[in-house]
Amino acid sequence: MAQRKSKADRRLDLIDAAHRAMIQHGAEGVHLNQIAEEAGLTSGAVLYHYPDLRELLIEAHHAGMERFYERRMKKIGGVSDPAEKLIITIRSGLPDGPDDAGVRLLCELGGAAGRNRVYATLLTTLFDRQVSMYQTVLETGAAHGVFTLAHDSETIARNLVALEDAYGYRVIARHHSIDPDRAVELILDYARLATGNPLRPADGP
Amino acid sequence: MAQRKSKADRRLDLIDAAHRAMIQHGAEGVHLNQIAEEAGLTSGAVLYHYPDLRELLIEAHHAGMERFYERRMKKIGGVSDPAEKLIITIRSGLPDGPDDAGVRLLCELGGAAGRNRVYATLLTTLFDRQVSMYQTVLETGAAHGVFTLAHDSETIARNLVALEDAYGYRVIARHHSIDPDRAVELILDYARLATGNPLRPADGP
DNA sequence: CAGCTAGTTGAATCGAGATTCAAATACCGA
DNA sequence: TCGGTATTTGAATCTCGATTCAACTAGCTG
Repeated sequence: MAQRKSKADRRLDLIDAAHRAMIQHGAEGVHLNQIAEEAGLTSGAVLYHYPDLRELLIEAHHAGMERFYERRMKKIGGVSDPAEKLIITIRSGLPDGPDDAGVRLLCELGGAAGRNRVYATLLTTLFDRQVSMYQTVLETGAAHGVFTLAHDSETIARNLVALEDAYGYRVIARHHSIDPDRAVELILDYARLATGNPLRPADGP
Repeated sequence: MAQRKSKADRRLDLIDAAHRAMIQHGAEGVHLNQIAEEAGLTSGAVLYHYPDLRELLIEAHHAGMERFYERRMKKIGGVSDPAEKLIITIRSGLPDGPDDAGVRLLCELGGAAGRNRVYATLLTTLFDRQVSMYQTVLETGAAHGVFTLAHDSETIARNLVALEDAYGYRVIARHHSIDPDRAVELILDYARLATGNPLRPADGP
């Protein structure tokens, strides 16, 4: 028998298991047994904690987005130079590679959002939060005089998030000539025009 | 009994039915019976024409992409002024609204492409074709001296297609403040920087 | 108009996955 | 150590969609 765990702990495990299962089998094509197997449990145990599977899936998506967003905030947290910060922000929004679990899950949702209000809201909220994040970076840079914004910060921020999203899909689909580094360069080409800053990656200390 | 049709005609019907069914129930969550119902047939008849359901789904996606691309080419075909052509090209890449069937289907594939090589190839190919399309517009404008390209045409074209893609997803997810018109404006803001052209929509005759 | 063929139906069967639940068991507190 | 309880199992059952196929029929052909 699988190790017994407290309700709270097990629910966290299950969210993680659902995450993995959805990446393998699709956000909508995933089966209860697949989630149970990922968690090292039987289907009955999963139902014990989540009588309604949909609730688990939504929580898994929600947790995945929080994780994605928190990780980005953490990566850019320590950086003070606006140009460097913008570059790091861009990089942190792209998948590491075609198998990046966090981004894979986000991509799963794009289509479902057209049919499912909850998923649509989750994705829209994430988009808007990322836009705000970029706006902060852009306006700080403008206040310091290192960015000369070609448009209002919201417009630029939206376009940056949009580019990230789209190139994320390309990387996940294994585009032969768009890997994460290439994607960063493409987005930076826009960012340079929009900020008037050359945005050269700093060579380490 | 449903009207009898030739093999070829019926297959076209079924591709259309699969298209509609996938939009309602998801590219991967769709069921044989749902496709049969959309086509006004029974499941047996569908299997008669497509013993392997996957083949039908792939053909439906393929046809949807062809249609999407052909429609764009047709819309921009008659326009000769490069600036106007670019604006129309951008507009033609976005959904009419959240219920646009063509784009809905494309969005369904994004997630699946991470797991399915065939879908990944279809999407990648479409992306590259759209990039070529934009490159032609951009280079023609540059040759006429009305565009001053800030980067090579491939970079700009890729970014334009990426922006379209991403805002397509936003529209489909019913973002409260990004409708098709707003999306066009956002993309145009980038296009102006990249081409050095004010890109003002011509007021019709 | 008779016969043939291809397309379609509908009922039967099959199988996979969801759901239920009594029994088993690990862990906790007394 | 000994209940008591929360968690997990595993088998039984239920449900639904896929698959098969013999019978049926529309439309063509001679």
